[in-house]
Amino acid sequence: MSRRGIGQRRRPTELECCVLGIVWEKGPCSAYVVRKEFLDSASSYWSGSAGAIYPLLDRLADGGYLRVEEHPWGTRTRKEFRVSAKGRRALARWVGPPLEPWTAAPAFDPIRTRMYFLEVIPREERLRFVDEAMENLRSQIAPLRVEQRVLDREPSSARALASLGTIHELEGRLRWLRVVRERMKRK
Amino acid sequence: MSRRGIGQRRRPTELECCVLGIVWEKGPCSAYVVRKEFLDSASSYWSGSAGAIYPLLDRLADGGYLRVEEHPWGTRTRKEFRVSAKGRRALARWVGPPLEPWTAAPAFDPIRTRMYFLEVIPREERLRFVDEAMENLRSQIAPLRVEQRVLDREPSSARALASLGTIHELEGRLRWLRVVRERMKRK
DNA sequence: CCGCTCATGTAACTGGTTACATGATTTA
DNA sequence: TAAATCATGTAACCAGTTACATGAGCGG
Repeated sequence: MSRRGIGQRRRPTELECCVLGIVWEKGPCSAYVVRKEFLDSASSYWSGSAGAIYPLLDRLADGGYLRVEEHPWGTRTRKEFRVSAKGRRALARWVGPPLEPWTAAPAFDPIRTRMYFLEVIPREERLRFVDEAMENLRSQIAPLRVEQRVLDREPSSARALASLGTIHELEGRLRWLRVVRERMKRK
Repeated sequence: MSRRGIGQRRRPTELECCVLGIVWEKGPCSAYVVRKEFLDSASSYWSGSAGAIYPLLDRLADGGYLRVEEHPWGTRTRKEFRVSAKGRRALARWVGPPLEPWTAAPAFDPIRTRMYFLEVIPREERLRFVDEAMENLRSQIAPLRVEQRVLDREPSSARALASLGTIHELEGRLRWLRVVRERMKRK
């Protein structure tokens, strides 16, 4: 049995709202479809593990944010979820505005985190660190650019606009590392 | 009593390495000093809660990554931590290279996450969403720029180079939103 | 001496991961 | 029909947060 919904207990988490959004976007869909969305995504922030998604969808359903339709499937049942009116309202409230200020705070960047302590490694290796980071970023960006060209052709603009953000983020980091490289060589 | 160290059990987490780095940088210091570093930081990824930091330092000490010096202080004791040789090696290994590829993956950006589902809110509000996001980003950047000017004057370059990354990240997001704004108006 | 801030912790909780188990469906 | 993959779940664990408790030091 699943736990009680998220109802009065607390406000929904980022992941819960994000899942709500995916169900809203993908139309009626199963937990597996939601999971795949995370597994396919370039970001590694949420793993999209079954242990997170399956209970989460039940929780959203218990809270009245999703309606469930159960289809028999062999000895099991498949659940199809769709966003309820309440869910849609919650989703719209989450997307805002007003946008909470913390959403504009610097994110977690593991390359930057390491950069703070770059002086623990010998001077010769520091340039290599930067070059490797830039190389990794470039190999991340390349496939995203390809995908972006496809998205830009489609009518669904929000999706395209959002995913453009990942490219700009990585380009920002690349731009930063070019400055770093320059400054390191100058010294 | 504190739990066993992180020794053979598993590789240290990002937070553990980051704390290790802070202790290495700040010289011998107490848990409180480490905490303040997180509390003062612009990023909101780690809260620097006492419940995270105090046990974590004990864990690092138990694992042999830190050496502890206990100073009597009234009825209590103050602990001063410093990085051991083992800790320094672990830190250098973490900073790399080689840099694991996932470190170059897109990070978690709450503005971008919301952007994916922007179409749930009415058309008129969408531009407001973007403007508000840009405004929030600008108020984040301003104080960072001031701080950066101070850091750039100091000799400690790694710190300055790293914190420059936060500015570039936020500028990247701003650049992205300008494109978004343009595209939204064109339609 | 009172109240405020500095400082050190702990206990309970929780959201999400890892690892596993198993049924259904497709493919070789 | 065997192997691989698609799909649905659960149980145990765990890193980090929230909320609380309390001692030390200092300014009025």
